[in-house]
Amino acid sequence: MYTKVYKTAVPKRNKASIEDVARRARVSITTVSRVINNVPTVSKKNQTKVEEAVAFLKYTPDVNAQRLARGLNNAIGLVMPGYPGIFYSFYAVELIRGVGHACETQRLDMVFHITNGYNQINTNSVGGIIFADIIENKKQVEAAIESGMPCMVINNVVDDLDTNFIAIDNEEGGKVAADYLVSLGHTRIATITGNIQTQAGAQRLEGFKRFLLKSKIEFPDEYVREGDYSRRSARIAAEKLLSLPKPPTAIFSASDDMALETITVINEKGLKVPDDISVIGFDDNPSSIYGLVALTTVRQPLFEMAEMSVKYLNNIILGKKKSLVHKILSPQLVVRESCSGPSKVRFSVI
Amino acid sequence: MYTKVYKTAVPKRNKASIEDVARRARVSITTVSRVINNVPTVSKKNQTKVEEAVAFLKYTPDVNAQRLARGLNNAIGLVMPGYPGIFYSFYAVELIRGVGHACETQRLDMVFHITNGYNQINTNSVGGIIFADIIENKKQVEAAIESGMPCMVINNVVDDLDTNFIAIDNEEGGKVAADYLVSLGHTRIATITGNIQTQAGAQRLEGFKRFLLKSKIEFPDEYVREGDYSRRSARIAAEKLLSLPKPPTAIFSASDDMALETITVINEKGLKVPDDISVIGFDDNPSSIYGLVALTTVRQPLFEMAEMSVKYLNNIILGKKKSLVHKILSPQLVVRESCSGPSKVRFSVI
DNA sequence: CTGAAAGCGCTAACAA
DNA sequence: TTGTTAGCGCTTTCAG
Repeated sequence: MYTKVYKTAVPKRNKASIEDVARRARVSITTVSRVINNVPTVSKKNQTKVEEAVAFLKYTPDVNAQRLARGLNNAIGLVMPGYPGIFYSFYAVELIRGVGHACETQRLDMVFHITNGYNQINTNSVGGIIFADIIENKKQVEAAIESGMPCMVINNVVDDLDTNFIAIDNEEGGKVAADYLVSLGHTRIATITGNIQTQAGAQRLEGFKRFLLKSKIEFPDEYVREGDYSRRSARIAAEKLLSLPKPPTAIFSASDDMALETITVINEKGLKVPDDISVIGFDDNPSSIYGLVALTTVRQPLFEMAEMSVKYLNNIILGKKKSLVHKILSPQLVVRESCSGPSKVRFSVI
Repeated sequence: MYTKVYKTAVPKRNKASIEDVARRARVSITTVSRVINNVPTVSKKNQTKVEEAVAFLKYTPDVNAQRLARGLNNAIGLVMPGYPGIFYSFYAVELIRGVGHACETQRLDMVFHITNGYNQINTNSVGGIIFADIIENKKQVEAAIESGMPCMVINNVVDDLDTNFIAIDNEEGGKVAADYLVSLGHTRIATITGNIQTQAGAQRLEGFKRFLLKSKIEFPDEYVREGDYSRRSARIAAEKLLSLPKPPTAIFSASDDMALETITVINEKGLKVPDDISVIGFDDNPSSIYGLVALTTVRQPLFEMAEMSVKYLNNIILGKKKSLVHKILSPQLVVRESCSGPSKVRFSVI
């Protein structure tokens, strides 16, 4: 359980302590503490004296001592599933950015953790944990919750665990994509899914499929190709789709990265988007504007979701928020250039 | 300086403390401490008693108390420049993975920080800082060093600061790319650079250019297009390059992502890689194997560099390493399919 | 091999 | 408005 023998003899950096400041300012430690914590009941005179001493000594409070004394960790953990498809994605980066930004504005340390789902996560140096999706690591979430650690799950509606979550309405997202493609007149509509292990991947597919069925549109199995959010998987899937005897006239790729790769593959076959095949993505990744055709996509507010998650989590940690947080954010259609009606010509071309 | 008024009344989670364990095991606190720190001088009997109590109470040591008592932070900071080009790159993700992995094996917290170059970074909750490149944030590095914080700069040879660094020999990398292209017989060779603000970007270009000059190969200004590691910048640059009256027969893109986008643009123009134009990248991003043509590239050991940086940094923090660490890692040519000799036909085609 | 006791640097009643 | 004092939970001398 504990593998390392503790060694002594550590070079101690000699920082000024609160006591040094107090001595120099000729006030009590308490007064210094008050000043650095902006407690209002300090006389102007002492305030100044302390501030001068702080500046002179280049004093900064010892975070560990503060945390110990306060019984509170101004740090939150962000744990991210380590499997490549999700980790090398726009999703991951946006989440990191969003959480990082929110942490900064709230003066929280963000301790970042990549998990394989099995390692035990150090639940001790943080006041709460944000799980960036659950994928093969439900055990960890359960363990954290059970230990009393405030938790927040992102991108996942967790019904079976008594915890907080903020997610995107992915079923709605899939529906939006299908709806748009159908409204354009397509009847041969395929999808390259996200990782089906993720709720997002599964639900996007579910909403998509459901709308198609409702619209009485045939949706054969070979029109569903499983991807994992990576460009590589999208390439493989797109190639399969295009080599079908009866290829689709429209493809919904469950992430913009995958949609971009889909378009690339389509172009490589000598076909054009959207003239020959329409492609719609998911994310609203800024980089999807700059290709040959600007990508039509379903926007999901990742950055905002990430920011919200730390705000809510922090309020939970501080006890300001008692009830569970269950938020579901809506995705939104963003129409650009990569979709149009199915071309008549196309049928004779292939 | 301190903006938030400290608030009291925080809900304290009641975790078992070392005292609880001691009481239950009927030994002293010291003995418990010895057990959890694997100090050998504990009798088998007491060892067992303590372990049972630990298990029963689900005790885990309070990290903050440990850090305070030890005067040592088992946490390191990773600060990453926030500008999109670098942040949304393979480089960034590999670094995060590498540092994360090394931290995990060394039982270190990794506190992650995205910087705009101006904000002050919280230097207090970590025992050392890794700067993932220096770009517009030299001030921060200087401040950290001056405060006595152990620092490690990645991907940057810092001559003017008295600190540790591990970098790639980017000039050599540029040279390797140029050398290969020249050896293939190319004479019209262009490059899409990385962000020139980064040392890596500048030096890759420098080494590339220098070899070309040495080889008496003409290298006009319009054959140098500045990118910023993003696909978007590569697209713009590639389009310019291809619309030149005398377009290049080979292109060195300073990252694999950019090389992939370069290839995409080339294909969009109806040209083939490598038949019409050769493309060489930089990174050895695994995803560059799966395109229409497998990418020839210059491999840089990012993950290893990241891992090394935390190992060295940790040794510095622990006082095991006294002298400065100045390491320079070598890049390596990886030949795949995206480069060949210049086609004779091509000249008549364009 | 064990334990008492003195901190580590800070916060927060409580009294003044 | 200020200071005294008792912790926060752990490590580590030092004496047994």
